[in-house]
Amino acid sequence: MLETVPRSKLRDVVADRLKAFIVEGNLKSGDRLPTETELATKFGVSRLSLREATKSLEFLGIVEAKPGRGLTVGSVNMERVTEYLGFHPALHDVSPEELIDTRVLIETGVLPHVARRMKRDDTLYVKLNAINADLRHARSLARWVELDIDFHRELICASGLSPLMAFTDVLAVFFQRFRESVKKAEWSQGIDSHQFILDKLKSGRVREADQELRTHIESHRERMELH
Amino acid sequence: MLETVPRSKLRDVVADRLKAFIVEGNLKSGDRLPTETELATKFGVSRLSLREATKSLEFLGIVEAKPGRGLTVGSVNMERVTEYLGFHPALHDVSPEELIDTRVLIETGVLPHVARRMKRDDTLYVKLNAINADLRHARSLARWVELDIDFHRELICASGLSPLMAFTDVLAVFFQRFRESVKKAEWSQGIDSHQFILDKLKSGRVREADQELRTHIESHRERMELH
DNA sequence: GATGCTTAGATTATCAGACAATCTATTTCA
DNA sequence: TGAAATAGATTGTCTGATAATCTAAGCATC
Repeated sequence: MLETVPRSKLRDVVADRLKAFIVEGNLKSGDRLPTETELATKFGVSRLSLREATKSLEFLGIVEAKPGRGLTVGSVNMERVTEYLGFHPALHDVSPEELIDTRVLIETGVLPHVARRMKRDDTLYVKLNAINADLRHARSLARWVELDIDFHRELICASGLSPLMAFTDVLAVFFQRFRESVKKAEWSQGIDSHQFILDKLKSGRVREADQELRTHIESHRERMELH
Repeated sequence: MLETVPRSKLRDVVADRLKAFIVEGNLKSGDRLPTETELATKFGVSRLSLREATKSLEFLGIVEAKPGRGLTVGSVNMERVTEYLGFHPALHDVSPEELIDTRVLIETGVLPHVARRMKRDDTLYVKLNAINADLRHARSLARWVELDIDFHRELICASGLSPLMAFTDVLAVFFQRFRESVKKAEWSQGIDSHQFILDKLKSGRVREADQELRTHIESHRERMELH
């Protein structure tokens, strides 16, 4: 009984093929694509069906279309994605445990790289330190969460591993869910934790930084239990 | 000069209004929406324009459409989002070193979780083992690469950390970039490496599996030097 | 020769109407 | 009563056409 049989909708197939076309052609942002009519005949579908595929991709920012100019390759519009993902209550599909484990994995994994780059580039420490300083003066909860996300994002950026940057945006969406579990009482504790991690990294004590960061993130786990 | 002036495209407006319709009506997953014709007249656009909006939202899983049944509110399709995350600007022009470092970080970071889940779920080992078995009988280089990607993808999936699924696209980029460095000569070596990692994971020896996987991935680094 | 304007072509944006495919609900028959 | 056939509703896809918009070539002017 294949009730949930994936009735291969035409536009999904076309979207896949178009995506493959971009990847295989190694096309970069701004590169021109064939016209709608050409792509339609190439894929063997009507222009309308092709449009439904391109419009879906355009909604994500993956392709851009302008009259008179044609289709060009774009890049994922994260604002658009988070806007439509954030409003939806169904975001709770991913368990808090998964989110925490993922954060621990990525952020602790990044530490050795950060420490290594800190030795040659002082600005990394300065930048992270500045965010933590701002954190001390945050008045509202919203501002605090914003800066907290910034800190962890910059920590990942400091590793120099740009592929991980793609994750930070998606993770940021998930982090919003922990907003509720952040109490004013824990502000100072979190700031001290950040500072401890920074200073240990600067002096090359990766293991101690790792231990602290792990505790810092997993502290959310207990708070989630209460709900 | 506003070249990037946001010419309010019709479907974006419609998508916004549809989103507002869902929010204001406090509609939940599975709730029915008006038909395409009704929504089209309600918003004062043609059915086709409305479709372009709904299809965009459907691409993200926010609405679902079935012939004969109509439109319903869906749940966000996270896989779809992460699947197309490969087009994130951060993934453009990454150096081979970064790709290797990122792979090592993610894949070794995943190992403890995989080992833990393997204890309770035998199918994980079976599935990975089956892929590796297929790998032995791969005739063409293309087929070999495909299965190799499958293996590493399933390794990540076996961790149960769904946010990391986005990484599969990074894998695709990696193998695309390193296609040249994969020679038939290394086939058997890679298969043995996979098998070693699997067996160590099954017996809970995470550290040994970690060491082997690290070497396995970083072997590409030396080969790149030659070019 | 260089510069600015005009025009023609190309391409997407939007529309209208039609038929096919598929699901739901009713009706019909045993 | 229960199952099968039927009718209606709804989305999926197609064809064709017109409007809006951009690009580039051509032209005139200086």
